[in-house]
Amino acid sequence: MGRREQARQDKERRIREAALTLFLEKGYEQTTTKEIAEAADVATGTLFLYVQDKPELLALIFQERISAAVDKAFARLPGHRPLIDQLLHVFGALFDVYRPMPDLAREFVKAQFFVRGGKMFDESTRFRDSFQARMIPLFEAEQAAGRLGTDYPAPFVARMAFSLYFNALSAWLHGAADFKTARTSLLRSFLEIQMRGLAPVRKGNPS
Amino acid sequence: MGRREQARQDKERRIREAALTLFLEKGYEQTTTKEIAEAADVATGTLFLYVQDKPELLALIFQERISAAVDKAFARLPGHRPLIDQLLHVFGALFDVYRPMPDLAREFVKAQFFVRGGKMFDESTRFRDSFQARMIPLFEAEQAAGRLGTDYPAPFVARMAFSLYFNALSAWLHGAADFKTARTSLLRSFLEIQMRGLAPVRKGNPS
DNA sequence: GCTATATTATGACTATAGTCATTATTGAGC
DNA sequence: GCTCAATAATGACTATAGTCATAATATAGC
Repeated sequence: MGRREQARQDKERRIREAALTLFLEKGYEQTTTKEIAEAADVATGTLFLYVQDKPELLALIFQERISAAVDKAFARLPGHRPLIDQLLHVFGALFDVYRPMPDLAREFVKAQFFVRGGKMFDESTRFRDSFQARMIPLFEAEQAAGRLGTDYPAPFVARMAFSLYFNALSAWLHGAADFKTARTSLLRSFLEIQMRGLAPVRKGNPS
Repeated sequence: MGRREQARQDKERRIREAALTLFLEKGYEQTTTKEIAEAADVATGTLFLYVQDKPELLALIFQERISAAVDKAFARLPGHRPLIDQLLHVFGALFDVYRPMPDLAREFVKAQFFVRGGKMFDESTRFRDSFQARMIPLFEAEQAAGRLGTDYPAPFVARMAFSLYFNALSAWLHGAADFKTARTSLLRSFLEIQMRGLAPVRKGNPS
């Protein structure tokens, strides 16, 4: 690795750390990009060589944590437990990433959810695709085992589950539910209803 | 009504119309608040006496359409049809408000979904409360008729249904589904699964 | 109708995200 | 180790959302 690449990585780290520190200290809106640049010891313009805009600083902070959390969650998946517990295990890992910084998390989720185009969109899409690719087999296995109906394809079921997770998360981020309620009872209820609604039709039960 | 109030209403209308025209013509981001102020024939500062910030111009545009659509939808509710058709009727009316202006709708939904405090938050909250208040009786009636289980309270069921609507709407606004697919099949599938998951436990069927 | 007070309108101004022409640094080829 | 092309850094600058002290206007009391 040449000096170029080394310097680049070092600058990115400094920017990421400066952004996180200042965001936590003063809040996202109250922190200016100039302050971050100064704290990271780079010029204003340099900051925008590393991120396209301010929201992308949030991506810089969250993306690696989320990736790591998801990898770990799937590595430690309780495969012997019922599907719903596996789902709660994975989605719960995402909740735990956001838990220590709810205000930043809200800004991040907002930015992520509505991005259109740009680097952030690509990363977001890539993450979602890879996440779905790991979720789908869980549902397929459940279908194969006859514990889940086959009226709806596994990818559809996975997307709906993610939607329910997103709604539970949003309830917390909005203050409509506290963390524990959203992460456990709300999310669990949503998924229980979904799983029950997708249960296979009983043998000998018409239609 | 004195000259004050008359002038106020007239200015608000001019601002609303100017904002809509320009947003549709050039897009939300590409339209500056100064352009809107000029088109509405008021000073820059005046604009911000009528709205707190740029996103609130979207609220000005959508809120009355949404209110009217919801009132009409409930007035013409097909009460004799199955619950799911009633739900599709109401949520479909919301879809139809957004249909003619998907780009603006996306901006509006983004702004609404994540507001914290301010006039827009209050209006948004008030709308949601009144909307929920009209939805809840539909579910209560269904429970009373024994067609819906009582494990989960009606307000919870209503909130989950709204979440599912929101996800179907988002799928369209993101381009993950076209309008018709989102409004009919996606939304219907979501609600069907939910209703099936909430079906009452059959008599003589343990637990 | 006149004055005093409250309300509303104004636009120059401020704050800040993001740009871009200029300058500095790196590394490859010799 | 020198030259030069490619890449990266810089910070003055631009664009625009939103503010606020000042000016204009409406209403109430007399």
